[in-house]
Amino acid sequence: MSTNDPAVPAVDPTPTASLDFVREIVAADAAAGASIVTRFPPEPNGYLHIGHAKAICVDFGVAVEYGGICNLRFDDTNPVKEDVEYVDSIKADVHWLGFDWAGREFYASDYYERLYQDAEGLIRRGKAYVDSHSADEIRAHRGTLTEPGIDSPYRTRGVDENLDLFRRMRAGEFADGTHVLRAKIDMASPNINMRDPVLYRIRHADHHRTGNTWCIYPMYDYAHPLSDAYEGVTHSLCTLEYEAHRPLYDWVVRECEAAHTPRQIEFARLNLNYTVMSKRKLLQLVAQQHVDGWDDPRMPTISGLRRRGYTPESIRDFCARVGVAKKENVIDIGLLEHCVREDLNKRAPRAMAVLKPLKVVLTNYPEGQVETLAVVNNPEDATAGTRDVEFSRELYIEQDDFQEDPPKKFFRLAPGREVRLRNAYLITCQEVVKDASGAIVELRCTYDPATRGGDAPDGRKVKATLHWVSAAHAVNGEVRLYDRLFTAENPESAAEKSGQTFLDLLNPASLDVLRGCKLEPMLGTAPAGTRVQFERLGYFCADLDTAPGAPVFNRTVSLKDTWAKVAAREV
RNA sequence: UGGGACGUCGUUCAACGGUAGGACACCACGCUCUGGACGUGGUUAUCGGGGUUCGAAUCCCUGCGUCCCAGCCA
Repeated sequence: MSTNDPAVPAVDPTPTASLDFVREIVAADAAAGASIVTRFPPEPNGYLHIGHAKAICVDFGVAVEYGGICNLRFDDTNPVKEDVEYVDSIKADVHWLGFDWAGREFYASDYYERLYQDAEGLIRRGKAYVDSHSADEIRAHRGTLTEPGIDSPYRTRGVDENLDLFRRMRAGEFADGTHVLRAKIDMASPNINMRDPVLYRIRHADHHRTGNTWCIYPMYDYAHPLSDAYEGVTHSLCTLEYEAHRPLYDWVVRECEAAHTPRQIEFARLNLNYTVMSKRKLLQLVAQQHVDGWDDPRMPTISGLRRRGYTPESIRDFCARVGVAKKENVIDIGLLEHCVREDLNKRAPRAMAVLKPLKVVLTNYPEGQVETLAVVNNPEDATAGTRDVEFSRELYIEQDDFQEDPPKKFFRLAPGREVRLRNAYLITCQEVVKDASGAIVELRCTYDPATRGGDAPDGRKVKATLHWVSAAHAVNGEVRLYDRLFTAENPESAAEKSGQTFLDLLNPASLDVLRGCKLEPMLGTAPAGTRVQFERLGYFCADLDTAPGAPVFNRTVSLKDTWAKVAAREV
């Protein structure tokens, strides 16, 4: 069986026929002789999600396709929000996805001293000043979208005073919020990001890597372009919301007289329907226990998808299919599901599992007899071989596979009707046994001994094939069925329109735990991470909670279900 | 309202002045010991209005719509 180990499949280094706009740029630069350096720059303040997977595939993918390298750089410039737990999870997730940063693991915090020195350089050249306004005062002076800002009275401080103040900021002489270092650009710029943006702020806080050696921390807009420059990044790929920051990015690189000039290129982030993607909201789901942790299989996090049973290959395929462009997009979750199905169809061995058992007694089958049937492990993979499955007089089938009064398009078992038990025999339902309340508790059927293996020698056909499991041999297990986490395609906007919060739109049926499921014996000892197709039901993955003899499986995704569609239409 | 960006099938990505194409979804049919997979066929799109051109999704003008920016977050 295939498992969840981080075995890393090779990434296809061949670019696709028609290049996206980012690759067009990179290809042209590479053709002109540039050696390509990109970077994936997460802030360690949360777990990675499927949106990051797209960024990772682009950042690392572009690098490998053009013979370059991609750095993993943690943008850890805000100590109050960041934590090592997150850096560890991020590294694990990137690696699991199949990418390797070859030891090029960097941190913005590695550059604190250098960044500081460059800031002093800015001050010396009259390009930055210490502003002693409060945050409120700075905001009040910034102007609005339509009105220009007003110069701070501290804007004209001399170089020596600025240098002295900045050094004392570093030395810890001032309380949080009393001073900031600002770039001296243009308070009247129509681009608000250029109205003397803050470069450094005072934060007497421990940093997860530098401890208490610093009490001033650089802002993203200052640290990011310089980190790129220091690392020799050629193409700094990021999402659309940074487009308006690009003039500032370029300003910082230029005014700090960096030895290398990286280029920022923005593309549209990935959005998925029926979920939320912002780190803040995901954190909220975890903190308020609406889900069972960052790796809850309903979460769009990489760790959640992994626990759910998604393969790294399917996620990479998904990212390749959604493409790279500048248009805002919302991808249908169905595409992600299609990608796992396609991958798992070829790779996942089959097994039989009955989720909602209905007992079947074969009245003409000898009591105490057990037959061993050879069953194909994966019809899509000839190398997968066969396994032995026990068959006996008492079996379980799926409750959904029987109807006493079947509608016209229902092909499965019904009174008097003959169907095939997968890989076993043709059986005919003779009698329905009910309890006092009228509920169906057992079916009494006959089997045709001449149909062993599932084929009728007289060539007669049946319209349905059911999965089953031998009652005496089955192992009891728990199966967790997942559905979309939210009931609205776009939980944020739907909540806004109806005056609710996104939490009000959580799908109450997103998790359905089934106990007393009857599983084929081999499933009782499958290690966590084992992926398998339960025939006719879907792809499942042994959960972290699984234990020998007490298996727990997560449904990764159901099989496409034409009958469900037909049945829904009839209603 | 200032600035920046974006508008192509239901969704998403292509077409780079020369037949609007792929994928997912959807519909029909075929095949099938998984109502799965697979195969075949099909429906549906260039935001509006002007212009340039033999020819415009593509270039120009104009209108409309959507998104982003007023953190000492990233």
